Amino acid sequence: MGNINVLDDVFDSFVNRINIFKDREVLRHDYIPDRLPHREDQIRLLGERVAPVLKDARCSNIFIYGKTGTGKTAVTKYVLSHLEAKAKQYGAQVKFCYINCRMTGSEYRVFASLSQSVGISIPFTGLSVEEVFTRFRVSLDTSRILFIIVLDEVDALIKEKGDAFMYELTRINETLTKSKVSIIGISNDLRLKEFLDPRVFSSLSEEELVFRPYDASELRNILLERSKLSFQEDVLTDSALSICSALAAAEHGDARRALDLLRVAGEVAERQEAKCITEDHVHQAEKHIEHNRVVEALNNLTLHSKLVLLSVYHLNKSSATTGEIYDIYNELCGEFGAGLLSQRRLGSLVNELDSMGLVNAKVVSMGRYGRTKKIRLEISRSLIRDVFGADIRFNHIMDYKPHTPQKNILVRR
DNA sequence: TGTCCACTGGAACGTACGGCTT
DNA sequence: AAGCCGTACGTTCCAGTGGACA
Repeated sequence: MGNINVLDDVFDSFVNRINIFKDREVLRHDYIPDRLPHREDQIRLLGERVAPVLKDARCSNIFIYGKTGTGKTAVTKYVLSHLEAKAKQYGAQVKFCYINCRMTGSEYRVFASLSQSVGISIPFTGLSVEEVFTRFRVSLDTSRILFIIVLDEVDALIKEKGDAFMYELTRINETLTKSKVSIIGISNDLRLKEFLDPRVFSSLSEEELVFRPYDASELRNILLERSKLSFQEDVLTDSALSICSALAAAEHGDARRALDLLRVAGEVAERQEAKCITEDHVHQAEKHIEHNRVVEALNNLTLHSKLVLLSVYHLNKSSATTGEIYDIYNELCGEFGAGLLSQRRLGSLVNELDSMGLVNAKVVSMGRYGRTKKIRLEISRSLIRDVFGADIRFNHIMDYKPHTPQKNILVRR
């Protein structure tokens, strides 16, 4: 009974609430607006570079550099979808395929998605990479098109798996007779050159495009433009807008971050039934985003990563060494009834936790006393208690008192 | 100045799994 | 059914190392 009443209130107040949003989709970062402010040059340049395909000529391979949230992906998708539309108008057989290499994860899967976009389905495992590549090539050639391959975040894949697949791709035109391929590589890392075979690099960078980070006033314009589409009129205060732009500008001009902040600030305001979005809502949004990020990261950890993190938690020192952590981890595994991993493996898990920002791990040398990682928690202990405490499986090791005698290596005379 | 600690982190390899081709 | 494939996750092995100490 009581529950129903409460729920009734929730729904009623949601429906009767003053609307902050007109269309919140506009603030999602995969939304591509009709206008991309401050990227007119890049749009024009990229447009000029790909235009030859309208006259049935292969366009140059292009390499695009820029940090996250500088509009690389948006501009590329924007230009290419307009190109496709234009090609239809002129009767040119143009098609593009967008692949995010970091999401896709491996060269096998990159070739698999390429195959998919030329109309053949590839099982998610079972075939050799060569086989997938061959099928893609054959199917592509028979479809008689100008094919533009966009490899977003290609640096992630190259750093992890090397550039052999890129080499194959850059040479694919030599074996095609009826279709032609151009490649647009997008990289967040400006030093990608160092990871690439010079031959691959030179054929990939027939043309280069660099996206500079947005500054605060540019971000402000971007947000202003989007906010007109996403929010009801007079909802967004000037100060909220400014603080969003300033915060994102401080983080290397990341427009994605700015849009996230604005969206979440809107949601916070909405929940508080405020009439407008204030500076304070933005600050709350900032905390909210970070909190969610961490909670999600914690929940998605594997069992052993959780146990490693709990070991750091239980050791409760300003900085622990790998060996100390491993001892506690050993105990926790026993307590939990889990088989334990090697110390080598634990080292890798710690590095993963470090790159997620959950712990801080720094390699230090203690001279005579060896060389190890100093590890400390980067998130609050109470948050760990909250998240892991909610999991029944962890209940009994949350208040576990480690009994490993502390190896007090600092005792000396 | 050299020694030597407590690791680090690269590399090769193992295993389980789901799934392909023939 | 046999034999191969990619992926995820792990192990084993081991050369390499920054710097306090003797």
